[in-house]
Amino acid sequence: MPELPEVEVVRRGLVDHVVGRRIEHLELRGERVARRHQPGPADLAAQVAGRQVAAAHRRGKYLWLVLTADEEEDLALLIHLGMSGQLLVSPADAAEEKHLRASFTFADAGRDLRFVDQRTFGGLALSPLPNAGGDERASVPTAIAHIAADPFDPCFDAAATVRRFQASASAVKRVMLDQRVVSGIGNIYADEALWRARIHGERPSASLSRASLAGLLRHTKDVMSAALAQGGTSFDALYVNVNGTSGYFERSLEAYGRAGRPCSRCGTPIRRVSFMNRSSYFCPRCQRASRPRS
DNA sequence: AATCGACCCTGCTCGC
DNA sequence: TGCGAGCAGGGTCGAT
Repeated sequence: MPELPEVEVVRRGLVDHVVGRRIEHLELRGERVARRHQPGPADLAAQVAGRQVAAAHRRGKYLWLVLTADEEEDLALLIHLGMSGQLLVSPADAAEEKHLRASFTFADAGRDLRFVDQRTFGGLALSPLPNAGGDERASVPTAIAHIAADPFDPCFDAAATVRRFQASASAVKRVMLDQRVVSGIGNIYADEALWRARIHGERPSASLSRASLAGLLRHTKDVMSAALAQGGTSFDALYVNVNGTSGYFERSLEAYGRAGRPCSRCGTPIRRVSFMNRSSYFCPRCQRASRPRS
């Protein structure tokens, strides 16, 4: 479920509730939650135990905890929430969630951190952190080196990203969702940004002007900023993330999930079409697939 | 090299 | 009431 704004809310929750604590034990349920960690779940749990959580970072939809230990290299514990992952901060005696996949206890005997994930597309993995001691903000775990900067990253290069869009033979929405080009955008915010920019998602990316693409990227950042501002309001101290949804932002959506309801700009009913095995929502009047013929 | 569909899961809703 | 189809905001992999 979560896209960049929701993952950022989770990251902030980790900063508040987990950073600075020492992990005592990690219990993993099943193989699948650690499937991206090649040595397997037992190795992951063993390496994590006893380490201090020094920081919580994010790139796009990926989160990682920087784990430190005396005389050892820093290590990144990567967390991806997939479609349905949640991180919960729970009292140790709280009832076990139905889809609990991982549970951390801490040396301070405070509240536990739990990873709950119904659809199991999420998971945990360990990854080295390159150039430790260098610029920490630029240090991204090697396992996600292929993930591009997101629009909030100081490293994000809008002009270079526009060039990538212009060089692609694919539909512009497909490029927006390609995490190697720009990260953090998912189906909801892609549709919302396209609506704001009045661009049809199936238009060839390369057919759009540099100015249109730059505008689209600005809209993408703007809509995610607005969602983040509202997602923060739904924060509950008991949870690192409340429910994986966009908090109160759902009521602000202009296109996504609004099939048949009037476009707030022109009144034309929003259309839903199938695209990339998903759904796309758009205004057929404001967002033309091709220039109307005269 | 770039592109695109298949696939990985569980649970809910809808129509028959 | 039961049952299958379709759908859900993720990423990766293999075939072209």
